[in-house]
Amino acid sequence: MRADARRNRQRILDAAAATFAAEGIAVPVDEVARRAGVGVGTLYRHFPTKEALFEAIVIDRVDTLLASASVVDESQDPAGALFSFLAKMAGDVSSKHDLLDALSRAGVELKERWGSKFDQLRAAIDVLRQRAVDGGAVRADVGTDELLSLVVGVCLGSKEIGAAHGCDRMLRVVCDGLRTRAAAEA
Amino acid sequence: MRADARRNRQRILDAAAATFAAEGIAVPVDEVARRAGVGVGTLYRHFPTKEALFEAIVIDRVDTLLASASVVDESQDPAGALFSFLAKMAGDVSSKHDLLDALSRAGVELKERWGSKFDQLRAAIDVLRQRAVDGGAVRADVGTDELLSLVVGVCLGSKEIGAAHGCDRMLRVVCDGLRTRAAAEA
DNA sequence: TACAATGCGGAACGGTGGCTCCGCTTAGAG
DNA sequence: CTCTAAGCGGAGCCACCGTTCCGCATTGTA
Repeated sequence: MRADARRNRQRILDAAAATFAAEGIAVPVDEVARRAGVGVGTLYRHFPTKEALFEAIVIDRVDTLLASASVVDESQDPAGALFSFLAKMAGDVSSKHDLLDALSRAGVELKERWGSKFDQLRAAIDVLRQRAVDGGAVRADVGTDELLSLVVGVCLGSKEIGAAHGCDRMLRVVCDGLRTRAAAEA
Repeated sequence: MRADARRNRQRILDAAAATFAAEGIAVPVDEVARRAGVGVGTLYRHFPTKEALFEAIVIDRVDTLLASASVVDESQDPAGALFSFLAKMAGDVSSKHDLLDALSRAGVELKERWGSKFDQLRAAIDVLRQRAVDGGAVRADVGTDELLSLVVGVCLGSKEIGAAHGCDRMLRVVCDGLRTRAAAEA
C-alpha cells in the first residue's frame, strides 16, 4: 500500500470519527470527504459503502466501551459497578451521535448486521447485571435488553427534548428504579 | 366548498392518521395519497405541505391526550394519577409512530413549531407532577421536561432495541425511580 | 530520470421524495 | 340541459445523496 494511500485512509477515519460523532450517520458522505480533505472517490476506494465506514468507527467505540466494562467489573460493589458502567455508557452514547444511531437502529438490522459485536456488549452488561442481582441490590425482573433500552432511551430522550440538561439526572431516576427495596433502604 | 372536496379532505385525514401512526413521518406523501385514493395534487390542495398535514394529525392526538389528563386528575391519589397518565401517554406514543416522531424532534424545532400545543402538554403534566410531589409520593428533583424525556425515551428505547416486549416494564422501573423513599416503603 | 502501477478528484448517474403545474373532469347553480 | 368554476390526477421538476467512472497526478522502483 502506497504511503499516501495509508495517510488518506487514516485521515478519512479521523474525519469520520469526528463527523459521525457530531452529526450521526445522517451526515452526507461528501461532508466526511470534505473534512478529510479528500475526494469522495478516495473515500470509496478505502471503504466500499458509507455503512462500512460507519461500522469501522462504531466497532471501535464499542470495543472501548467493552474495555471499560472489564475494568469496572473488578470493583467490589456489584451494584456500583453496574451503575457506573451504565453511566459511562450513557456518557459515551450521549456525546457520540454515531453510537446513539448505531444502538437505536431497528432491532432486526441491529442484530443481523452487528452480530457478535452487539452480543459482546450485551454479554458484558449481563455479567454486571447478574452479579448485582445476585448481590441482592438490583431487582431481578429487568433483563439485559431492557437495561440497554433504558440507557439508550434516556440518551435519546435527553437529546431530543431537553437539550439543555444532560441525561445524568434521568439516569439516576432509572438506577434508583432498578434498586431493590431492601437496597434502597440501606 | 364542494361536496367531493370535503369528502376527499376527510379521506386524506383518515389515511394520514392511519399511515403516520403505522410508519411515522418518514412515509412518502405519495403513499398517503395512494391510501386515501386520491392524487398527490389533491392532497396538496388541502394541505400546503406534508408538515402541515402531519401537524393536523398530531395536534388532534395531543388534544385527546390532554383530555385524558383532566380525567385522571380528578383521582384522589396524586401519585397514581401521575403514573397512570404517564402510562397512558407511553401507550399512545408507542402505538402511534407519528406521536413518537413529533415528540422526539430536536428540542428547538419542537418548541418553535408546535408552540402552545407542546406547552399545553407540558402544563398538564406539570399539574399532575406538582400534585404528586406535594403529596410527598414523588421526588421533587425531577422536572416536567425530564418526565417527558423519560417517557419518550422509554418508548424510543423499547421500539428501537427490544421490539419484542412492550415498554410497560421499563416504565415501571422509571416510576419506581420517581417515588420518594418514604412512598416506596409504604 | 523514466515509467508503470497505484491512487486521486470530482463530475456525472440513478434513485428517492417533496412539491408544482396544467389539461381534463365534475359538481351544482341557473 | 348547459355552462363555468372548483376540483382532480399524476407526470414532471428540483434538490439531495449514495455510488461509480475515468482522465490525470503521484509514488516508488529500476
